[in-house]
Amino acid sequence: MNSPHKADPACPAEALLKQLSGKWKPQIFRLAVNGPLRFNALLRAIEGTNKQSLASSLNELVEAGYLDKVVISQKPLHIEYSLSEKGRAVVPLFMQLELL
Amino acid sequence: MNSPHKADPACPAEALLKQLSGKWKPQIFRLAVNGPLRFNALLRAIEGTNKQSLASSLNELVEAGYLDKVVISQKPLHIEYSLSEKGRAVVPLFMQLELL
DNA sequence: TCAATTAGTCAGAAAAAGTTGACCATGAAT
DNA sequence: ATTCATGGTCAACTTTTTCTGACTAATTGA
Repeated sequence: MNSPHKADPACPAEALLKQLSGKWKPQIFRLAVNGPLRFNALLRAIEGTNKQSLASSLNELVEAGYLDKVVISQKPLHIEYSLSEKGRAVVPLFMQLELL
Repeated sequence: MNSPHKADPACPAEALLKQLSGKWKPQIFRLAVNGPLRFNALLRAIEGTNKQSLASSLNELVEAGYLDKVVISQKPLHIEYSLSEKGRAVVPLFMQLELL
C-alpha cells in the first residue's frame, strides 16, 4: 500500500504502468478483447497460471475499473469479466506496445 | 526463472511492459526527455530512490536499448545517459498512458 | 593531506509479488 | 449419496524486486 499522504506528485505513468503490468494481466486483456471471460475458462486458457494469481489480478483490474464483473444469476449462476470503457481504452496502447 | 526454450509464444506486451515498468524507470524516461542525465543528478532529482536501484534500472534500460550511455572523457570525466532512437519511440506511449 | 564529488559495486536484509495446496459453498448430474 | 464443475478464499512458502549501508577508485579543491 502507498502512503496515504503522497498521492503521486511526480509520475502518473508509474502508477498506471504498475496497474497494467502485474503477472498475467496483459494476457487477460488480450483474451478479454474477444468477449467476456469466465474464471475457469481463463484458468484453462492461460498456461502456467493459478487460481490465486488470476483471482487477484482480476480483482485488481476490476477495482481499477478496467474490467466489469457481472454476475449472471441464471440457473447455473456464473460470472463474467468483460472490458469496461476504460479497459477498451487501453487496448490500442497494448497494440502500439506490441509493434514497438 | 523461465524455461530457456519458450521465448514468448503468447504475449509480447508482457515482456515489453516489464522492461518499462521497473522501479523508477518511468521517472527516468520523463527526466531523460529534457536532455542527458547524469547519475548523481538523477539520484538527487528522484526523491526516494537509491544508488543500487537506479544503477540497475539504468543498466537495464541501456541493455534494452532505450538509453545510450556515453562516457565523456573530458577533464573531469563524466557519464551521460540519453534517450536512444528506441527510447524516443516510447515517449508518446508514456504520454498516452498519462492522459488515459 | 584531507575532504568532497562523481559513478558506481557488493553483500545482505527487507518487502513485494507470485505460487502451491487445502479448503468451501453452490448447483447439477449419476 | 457421491462426484463433478464453477468461482473462489486462506495460510504458508518461494521467488523476485527493491533497499540499505559499507566500500572503491579517480579527480578536484582547500
